[in-house]
This record gives sequence, C-alpha cells and structure tokens, in this order.
Amino acid sequence: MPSTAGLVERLTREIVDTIRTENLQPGQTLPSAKVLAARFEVTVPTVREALRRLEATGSVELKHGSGTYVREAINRRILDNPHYVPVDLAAAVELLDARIAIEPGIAELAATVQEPDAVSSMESALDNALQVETAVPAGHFHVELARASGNRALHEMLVSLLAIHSRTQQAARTSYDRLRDHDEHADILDAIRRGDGFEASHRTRKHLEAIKTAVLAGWADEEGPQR
Amino acid sequence: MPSTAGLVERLTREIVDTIRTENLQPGQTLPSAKVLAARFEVTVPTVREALRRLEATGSVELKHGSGTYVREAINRRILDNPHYVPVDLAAAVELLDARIAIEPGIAELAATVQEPDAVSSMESALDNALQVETAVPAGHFHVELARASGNRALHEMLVSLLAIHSRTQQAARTSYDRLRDHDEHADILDAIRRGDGFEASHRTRKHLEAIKTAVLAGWADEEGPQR
DNA sequence: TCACTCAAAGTGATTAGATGACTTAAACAC
DNA sequence: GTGTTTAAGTCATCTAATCACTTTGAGTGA
Repeated sequence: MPSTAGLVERLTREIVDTIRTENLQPGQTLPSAKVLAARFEVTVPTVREALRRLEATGSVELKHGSGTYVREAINRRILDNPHYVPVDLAAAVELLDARIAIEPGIAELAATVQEPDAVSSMESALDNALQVETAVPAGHFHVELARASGNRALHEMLVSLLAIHSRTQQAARTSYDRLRDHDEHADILDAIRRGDGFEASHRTRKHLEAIKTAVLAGWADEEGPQR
Repeated sequence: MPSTAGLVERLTREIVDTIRTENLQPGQTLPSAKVLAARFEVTVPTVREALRRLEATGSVELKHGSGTYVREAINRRILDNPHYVPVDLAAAVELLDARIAIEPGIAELAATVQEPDAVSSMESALDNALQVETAVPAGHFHVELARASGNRALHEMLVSLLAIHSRTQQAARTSYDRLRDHDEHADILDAIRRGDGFEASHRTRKHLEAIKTAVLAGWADEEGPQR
C-alpha cells in the first residue's frame, strides 16, 4: 500500500509545500491549474478539488479569469468556520461570554508586551471610531488589542470570534453608545500603555460586560413586547 | 447579474442548508454525488468541488466506495487550520502562552457554571491519566474543563488549540511529570467543584506556567548543549 | 500624444461521459 | 449456519470540450 491518504489530500499538502518553499506571499498568484496538473502529474479536476479545499480555509482565492491567489489565512492556525452556521441571539450572547472569559487575560498580556505597531493601531482605531461611517470594521480595537499581546494565536482567535460575531444580524442591531464605547476603549488603552496589566484586565472585563448588558437590553426592547 | 458568488460557493451553502433542514446528524450519510448533482441541477464534478470545501473544514467526510458522511465539525464555529503549518518550538511556546492567557478565565467561568456532564468527564480524565497507555488524548482534562464552562465557543477554542499543539513534535518530547500533572489537575477540579472561581483561575494559571517552564527546560536539555 | 475601443490570449468555471477502485450487502454454495 | 462469491452502489480520477471572465496591448481616432 502506497499511502492511506487520498490523492487529493496529498496533492493539497504538496501545493502548500510549494507555496512555502517558493516563499509565495499573500497576494501573489499560483501557477495555473493546468501547470500544477502537469507538475504533479494529475489532471486538472483533481487540482481544482485540492484548490477548493484550500479555498475553504482561506489559504487561497480562485479569481475567475484572473488566477489563483495566495491569501493571508494560509499562515493562520485558528479559523472561523466559513460555512453557514445558524446564528441567533443566544449564540451571540454566548460569543460575548466567551470574550468576557478570555479578553481580560489577553489585555493583561498586552499590557506587559505592548507590541508597538499594534498599540499605535489601537490609537488610530480609537480616533476613527468617533468619525461617522469610517468603514472601520467593528471590533477593530479589540483585534488590535489582541495583536498587542504579541501572540499570533490570540490574535487569530479574536479575529475569528469577531468574524463570527459580525455574521450575527442581532449584534449589529444593538448600537452600543458610540461615545461610551470610545471612552472605555481609551481607558483600556491607557492602562496598557502604563503597563498596568491588572487594570487593563479589569477594565476590559467591565467593558465587555457592559456591552453584554446593552445587548440583552436591546433584545428585551425588540423581542419583549411581542411576548 | 444573478449573483456575485460562484456556483460552487452557492452550492456549498445549499448543501449545508440541506443537511440542516433534513436534520442530518454527524455519522449519517449524504445523498450520493450523482443524486445531489441531479437535485441541484449541476454536474458531479461541481458537487465534488463543493464537498471538498466542506471536507476541508471537517463538516463532511468522503469515504471511498462508501459514501459522504456528516461530521461533528459542521456545528463548530472555531476551527484549526487543517493544512500544513510549520511548527517549531517557538510556536509551541506561543501556544502555551495563549493558553496561559485564556484558560484561567475559562476555569473561572467553569467554576460558576459546572456543566455536570463535563465535570464528571474531568474526573474520569483524572483517573485515566494515571493508567499507563490509556490512549487518552493529551489535554483531555483541559478540553473537558472548557466544556464545563458551558460555552461552546470556548470549548471549540481549546479543542483547536490542543489540536494544533498535538502536531508539535517538540511538545510531545516534553514529558511533564505524570504525577504532578495529575495532582495539579485534581486541585483545579477541586476548586471548580467548590465553585471557587478565583482559586480555579489561579491554579490553572500556575499549572500552565509550570508546564511552560518544563517545556523550556526540556528544550534547554536537548538543544542547549549544541550551542 | 493621448485616450478610447476592442480583439486576442490566458485562466478559471462548468459540463459531459467514461473508467477504475473500494465498500457493502445480498445471493450462493458448502 | 458459515463462508465465499457476486453484484450493485459509491467515491476517485481521468479525458475532452465548451463557456465565461480578466487582462493586456494593439489598433484607432481625436
């Protein structure tokens, strides 16, 4: 027996290996499916199945008529499930509970590490938040906070959590007071810059708990009367 | 223009929808690719590309000659990247740092929730750990701890972290003292059963920090002399 | 010279049909 | 009954072709 794994799975790994050994960076294109097929001595449909696997995890992107591009997620360990997952309010609250459980610890670590690039990103996220319609993705501040911890796994974790969160229509409805959000973020950032891990942790927790309260209240306003 | 998304992506969603509406549970089989092709009015290769996407995220499994089966991960939000990611010791330490940042908070939540089923699983994980070669996956205790929090996102997060961790050959080399591991786990479980969140959090942190120390020491033993 | 048009080449998207390999279970022989 | 054989169903892979989209650059006109 040659190998227990199917041809497609092996091919998928070989393509990833190729990307790594040739040091292809996100944004660059892979050889065409035809070329890959010839190189690995398989047919085009087989290559396409392998590429679909990589596409599902965000490692590559297939652009019709243009080419196959390497994407950022090829370097990620933690991902969010890209396929349809039903999301209701209970799930949204569950996500917030998860953030309440982990983000204080991340903030504490961020206070001791203070990854410079990420800290300045937190500032700009702070500034932009007050501008209306700046197209700054919600939660940007929190993602940068995780990045400030200097730990890629934690960063990816928060990116994933917020990606899932953004799919929740319910969450979008709840407009946490913009000004209050900004002030609390500023307080957290202040603690981090001072290197005060304890305070950063505490303020992050309080901040998220306040958001949860607001979400639950917003829910009561919309859904409550119908009952 | 009918839709911006490609046919395969739409088809993938439709298949997931079918699984949900027909309430197919993990372990059950999907209709054959031929049947799916007829139902959605596409050809077999297109169906296969969609199934490969779902396969990559662990939502389904294609068994040669048998059928296509629904798998557990279809209900997961957080996943680990199934494709090759280079893993060295620095990455292993980074994962431990991530666990140190988040697991205390999870333990604290677990102490207040105490999901009964998971708590008893923690006990058996404790018992089995002392038996040699019980084939209990490393980290089982910690996964059950996360499950005891009653928060699925946290549970999935720890499953993912440990899945990545298990791919690290380096981590396997470091044999944290079995007895000490057991005792520290027992202490954590004790605090959780008492509902003492503060103590559960504190003990979990100390436990993981001790493991990190052991990993670094083991690394120094093996790699240090060469320098 | 500049800007616009559009035709051609390259690439992915999808289809069609066929063959091979594996699994399962029913039919059969003992 | 038990074990083997057979057949049907399924995934795996291939070959071959057509369609659709993007990009590029040559050609055209102002």
